[in-house]
Amino acid sequence: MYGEGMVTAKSIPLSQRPISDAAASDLASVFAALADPVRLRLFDLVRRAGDTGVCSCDLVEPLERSQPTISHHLKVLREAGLVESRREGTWLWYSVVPAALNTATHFVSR
Amino acid sequence: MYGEGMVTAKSIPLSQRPISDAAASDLASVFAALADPVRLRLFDLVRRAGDTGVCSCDLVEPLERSQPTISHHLKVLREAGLVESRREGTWLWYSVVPAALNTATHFVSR
DNA sequence: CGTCTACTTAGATAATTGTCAATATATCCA
DNA sequence: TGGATATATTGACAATTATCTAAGTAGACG
Repeated sequence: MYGEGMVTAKSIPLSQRPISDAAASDLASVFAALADPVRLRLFDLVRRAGDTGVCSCDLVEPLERSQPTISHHLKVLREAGLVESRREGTWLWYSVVPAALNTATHFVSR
Repeated sequence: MYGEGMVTAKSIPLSQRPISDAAASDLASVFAALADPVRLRLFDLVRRAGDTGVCSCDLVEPLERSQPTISHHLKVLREAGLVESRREGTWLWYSVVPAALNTATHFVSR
């Protein structure tokens, strides 16, 4: 049973404090944005396009999803702070937000 | 409309091939394992415990979830290849699988 | 103003997921 | 063998999500 005063293995010294709940939620939302195969490939394509960015009209065909589905995934990536868009006439050009993956990189690299 | 033969911005040169569907699914499953705040903190605690590892009995209280919930999340982390466990009597000690985050690290670090 | 094109929003649906209480399994020890 | 403790599984439920079609908005241009 897991009650008060139970004996446990007490295996963690915790000289350093563990990650906070808030920090964990922030980081988890970044990972969640990358946790879908379509969205991961989407982000990969946008990143490959560099500073110029890529028109979202060129992202529909390679990912074999409907245009609204791509639009939805781009919105998720945008709201996660991973990509940004600028308008060029009727087109939207997407590019990676620099340093968007900084905390994620820091976490996975110890 | 998005039909055949449409004119697009053709913004990606694709001298390098984009990530494959299979690779994206593999990577996405790793990110999915880290996409939950509780699981992220869980992984963080396990990793802090180093080679010795941590008894799962010590993971229930700090995460404020029921024992079955922690058990479930540990299973997800295990099946994602991020952690492993060894039995010590009635206890299970969890530790991080070395190099489990290698591909994820490579992806987020460009 | 209309019309074309690029994109977004709405609504629906099937599938997945995080959580818990209850129950089951496993290991140790007297 | 039987009781105590640690962990896993089951079953249920609410919430989220990935996807589509259909319809809406917005900019360019004649």
